[in-house]
Amino acid sequence: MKRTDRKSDCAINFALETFGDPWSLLIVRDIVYFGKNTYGEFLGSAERIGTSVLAHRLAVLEKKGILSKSLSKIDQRKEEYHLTAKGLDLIPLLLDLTEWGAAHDPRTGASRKWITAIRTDRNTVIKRTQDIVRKGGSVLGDFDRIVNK
Amino acid sequence: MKRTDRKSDCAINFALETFGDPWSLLIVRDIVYFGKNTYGEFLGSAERIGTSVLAHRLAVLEKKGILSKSLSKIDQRKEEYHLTAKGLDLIPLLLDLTEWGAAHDPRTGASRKWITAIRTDRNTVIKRTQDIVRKGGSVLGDFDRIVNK
DNA sequence: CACATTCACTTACATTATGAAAGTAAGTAT
DNA sequence: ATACTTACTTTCATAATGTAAGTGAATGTG
Repeated sequence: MKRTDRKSDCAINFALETFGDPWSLLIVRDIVYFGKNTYGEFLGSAERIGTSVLAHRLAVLEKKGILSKSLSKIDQRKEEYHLTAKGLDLIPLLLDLTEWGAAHDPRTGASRKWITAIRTDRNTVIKRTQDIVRKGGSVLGDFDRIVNK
Repeated sequence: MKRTDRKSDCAINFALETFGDPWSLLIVRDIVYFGKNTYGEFLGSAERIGTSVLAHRLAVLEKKGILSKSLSKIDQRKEEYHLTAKGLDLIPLLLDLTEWGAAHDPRTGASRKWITAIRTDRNTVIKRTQDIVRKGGSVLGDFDRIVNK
């Protein structure tokens, strides 16, 4: 059986069948946290996703309505990937992953300030992050606009 | 490279390397939502995990400190799997997966009442669910104690 | 304009993970 | 004593990932 075949109507199973592979959420993270938007930028990330896997994941995420793809106006070789509304709805989940990882990884790279912010002002951080990312920004690129405003 | 080799110090990557496969969170869901605790019960779930995959995932989740394993006092053939503190910390994430799945799956099986509860009283639902599961209960088995109290 | 480079992929192939089925050993029910 | 249940292991086919080497179109450079 393929991993994408629908196995039940459980909401959690639906979510995992959409992005529950080892790479999809790292691509979403690249967009949300690092402001990456192109194939080459995703390829360059620390986790070193393989080129064939990346192409496949991008195609699937676009087909499932998490990402939208459009040609760059500046450089016609480049495709730009952005989060759809469905994709922006993954931001709360990303924050939970961040919180869990930071709490349980003794050598986490997450900043104290960010962890505190998502713990104490979760709803505000979610809304601001979604607004920023919708406009093409990112957590690291617009940190002050999300945390210190 | 094995999928379990550490690829970066990103908190999200750490989390995904711990439980970011297609099955781990379904096992956690079985415990949290359905109160399942044994190999046979996990095997019986709707998504039909394969027996060899289940054995492997349980071993890895135990090794990574998400699950603890102990012999049943009543029936010595049975091993019982329970969430550790680290595993109970996954409950917020499970709720987000539920919310996302219910919001974007047109034929979701999630109940309206539950979705409303986790949307409006997230922190309370998290705490109560953790308390209940810590004591061996589950969302479906103790619904009223979590939602209507 | 010619040419090298960049970019988003595709293709090919080895390795790892999953899917499905059939065992096995120990504990329990009769 | 015997049959059954339970938690696995083993085996083998298929699917997904890891790695490297292309390919064709757009862009930068002289």
